[in-house]
Amino acid sequence: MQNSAERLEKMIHKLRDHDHRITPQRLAILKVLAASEGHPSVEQIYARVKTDFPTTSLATIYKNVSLMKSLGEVLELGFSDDSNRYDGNNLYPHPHLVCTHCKKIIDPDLSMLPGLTRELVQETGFRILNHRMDFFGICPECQDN
Amino acid sequence: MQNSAERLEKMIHKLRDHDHRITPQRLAILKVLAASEGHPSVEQIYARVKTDFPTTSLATIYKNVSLMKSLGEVLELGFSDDSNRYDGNNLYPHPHLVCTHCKKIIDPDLSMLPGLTRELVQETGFRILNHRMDFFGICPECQDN
DNA sequence: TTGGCTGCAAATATTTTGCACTGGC
DNA sequence: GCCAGTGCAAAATATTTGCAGCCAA
Repeated sequence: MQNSAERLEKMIHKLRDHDHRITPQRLAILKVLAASEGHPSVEQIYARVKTDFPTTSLATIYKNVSLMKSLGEVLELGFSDDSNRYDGNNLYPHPHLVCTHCKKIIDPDLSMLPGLTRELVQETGFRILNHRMDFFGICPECQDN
Repeated sequence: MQNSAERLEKMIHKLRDHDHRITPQRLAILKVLAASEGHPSVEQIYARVKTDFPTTSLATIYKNVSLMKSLGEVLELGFSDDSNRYDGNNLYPHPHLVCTHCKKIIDPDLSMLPGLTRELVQETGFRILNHRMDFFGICPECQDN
């Protein structure tokens, strides 16, 4: 997790390095991705960008998220039940904790995770390159309803 | 992982207990789910059922998989890159260890997993209902190539 | 100036739903 | 015989693509 202005800078540089243009709509999308508050879906990015650029189309969001994904500047969280969610702030695999009621997604700290991976390596001999770890449940707020 | 005939029996009982009928198409779908070889997708179940019942429709597969899901007799794996995959043989969430080279999938034992879940509950106050945990890497055999 | 980008619409893919008919019980 | 289940088609959802006009570089 880093500061969102830094992430934005890095994204812009990456685009320039690959000869992509910085349009106002693209910049607005980048800003949402750089912050990635609540791990936005395409639809949520769309809604936020629309407040500044009302004529923006969903296709533009898809195209830009896709582009950033292909440049390795966005992590696709791989949730299929809903529409997909994205993280442009934390590019490395990390556990997610999803409230199935209010759809909020938290990034928990799990001190035991490195130990778990170590156990897995010792048991199987695999070289682990990547993982996906998501827990689903009800958050404290939604438990009161 | 249990024997597929036992699973089939249990599924049929569950259906009867809930006043659902055992139609030939439904039985054919149950058999595929009870075996769950290769973690079939809806499309794959459809293909297999069609060899015995060529008039079967995709909607019927969806309806039945949905029904068994709601009865807690199939696990939706949530591999979102493709279409969804199902496991009617091992009903409880379990980690997958996928070799990205030879595509083999192992179900590892992780003694630290319950502790990890406990840590998560203590840290966040969530009521955990489910999880999804998949590791991707290279298996020992493929590391020699 | 110009080719990449946007925005609209149409296409595609996946899953769900409506409804008349069929067949398990 | 009753009504849940099936199969067809149409609808809903999510994402991609084609293309004319626009604008960042």
